[in-house]
Amino acid sequence: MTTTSPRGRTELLRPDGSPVRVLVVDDELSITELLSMALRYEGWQIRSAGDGQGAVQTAREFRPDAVVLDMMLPDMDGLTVLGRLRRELPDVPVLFLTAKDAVEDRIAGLTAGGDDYVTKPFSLEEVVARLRGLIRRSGAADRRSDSVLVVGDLTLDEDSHEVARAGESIHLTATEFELLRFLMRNPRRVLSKAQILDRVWSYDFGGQANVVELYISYLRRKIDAGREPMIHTRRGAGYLIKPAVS
Amino acid sequence: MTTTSPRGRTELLRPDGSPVRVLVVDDELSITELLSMALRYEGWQIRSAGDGQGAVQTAREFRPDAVVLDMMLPDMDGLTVLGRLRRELPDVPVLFLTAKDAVEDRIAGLTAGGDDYVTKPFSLEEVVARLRGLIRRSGAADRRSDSVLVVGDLTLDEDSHEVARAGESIHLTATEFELLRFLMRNPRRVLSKAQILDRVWSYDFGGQANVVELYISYLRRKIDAGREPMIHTRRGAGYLIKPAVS
DNA sequence: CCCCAGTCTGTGATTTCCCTGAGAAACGCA
DNA sequence: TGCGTTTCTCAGGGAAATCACAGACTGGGG
Repeated sequence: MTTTSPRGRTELLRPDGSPVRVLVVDDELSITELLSMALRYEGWQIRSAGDGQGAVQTAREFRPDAVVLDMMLPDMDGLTVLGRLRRELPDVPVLFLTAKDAVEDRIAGLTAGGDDYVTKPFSLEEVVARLRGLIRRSGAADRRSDSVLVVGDLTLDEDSHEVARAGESIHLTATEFELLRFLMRNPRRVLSKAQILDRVWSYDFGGQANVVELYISYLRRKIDAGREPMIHTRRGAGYLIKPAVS
Repeated sequence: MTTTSPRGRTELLRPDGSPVRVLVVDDELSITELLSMALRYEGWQIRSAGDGQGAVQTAREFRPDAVVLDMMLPDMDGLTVLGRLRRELPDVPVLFLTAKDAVEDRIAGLTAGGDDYVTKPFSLEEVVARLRGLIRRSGAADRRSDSVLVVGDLTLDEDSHEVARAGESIHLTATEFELLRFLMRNPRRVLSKAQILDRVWSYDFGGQANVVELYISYLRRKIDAGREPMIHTRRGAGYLIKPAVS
């Protein structure tokens, strides 16, 4: 089931109408804090654990609809934690967090069962999007919630990563895609450059704030080129997207 | 829930009808005093603290609905304070105060959890507006309170920053927008130039008082142009806004 | 009716913010 | 390893916003 929150955003709910539950497992406090804050903002109920032991325990009584699991925990090997979690919750989807240079093929084997993974450092948009996908496909939330965002004649498919304006397909790079997704998930709302940086760029990004301007400029060339513009600047405030006719 | 106060203003209330509670944390006494006065004027209940230690203690027993937190405190790093506050009050929204040039070396995720920030020197209208937004979205206040101000056929949306008169969209600059918001939040009431300067311009503004006249003039061109005027001068007293027909 | 404090607004200087081209560095894939 | 793609920095140009200044205007008291 989907419903419209007070923020005007569409959020996932379980079939019985209660909020989705997510368990976050990471040994770095800053990561669990960051993820908890962001996922709570999605309207979900969050618990966190700092090691494998705690993860299994919390999973038993919290019974989450999804788990975010760092593969590098101090007390147990990631695979062991996964096994014990599966004993408690056989069907729960898991989003793995792994270091960039970690053994990719080991993870690839794990995700065959419908799970997914993101590499550190990640962007919050990426984590949220993948979690939404996992929860949607697991059936914990209503399936009618679909994966296509629509603003005016612009469409973005979160599953296939296809973007089109007025039926015409548009190729975007990964960063452009995430930026556009964030804009389209908040239509008609002014988003500041700080908000965009916090959601779309990875949490350790230390660069110039004008990357946002740069990528807005790239998006305009591809989305608005020669058409009625949909991406608007609010000088001193930020950017927003809205249907061209309005 | 919203209700109409004796002053004729619409104010936020908690679902049980009690006033919203806000904790203000800053080590400069002049700032906490300034903010406390302005926020009390909104009908909110205010406590203040001068360091991280005091902030955590006060939060524990006061249980505020929102926190205004200076990132530069004498005894603790801003993030440490935040962490301890979160342990006491996991879902409380935080409005960060930061120096203008400190935004560059910002901490990732400041706004990602739905929190927000303003840079010093700020204007009181800006702080109040952002706090209202945070409280509204956090669900601490009744959800029916929405983000659109209406006076006659003039509307102002605080989320999308859109202004329209008689359905016709009007573009305003940031300062014009804040001035109009202040007027519209106090309809039919005379506001002196001093009051306007104190609320809409930042607290360290040292310029000529006639900027107010100038910006009233800008607003009239955009809002009243060729229409029945809504912005009126009370010679020797100040300005007020009211519906055109009356 | 005149005067003057108070108000309005045109002009332009300054500052701030935004856009975008060019190129360097990192990445990913064959 | 090599090549095309993507990401990002840097810097210049330009547009918009802000504000000071000064002269024009106005309304109300004398």
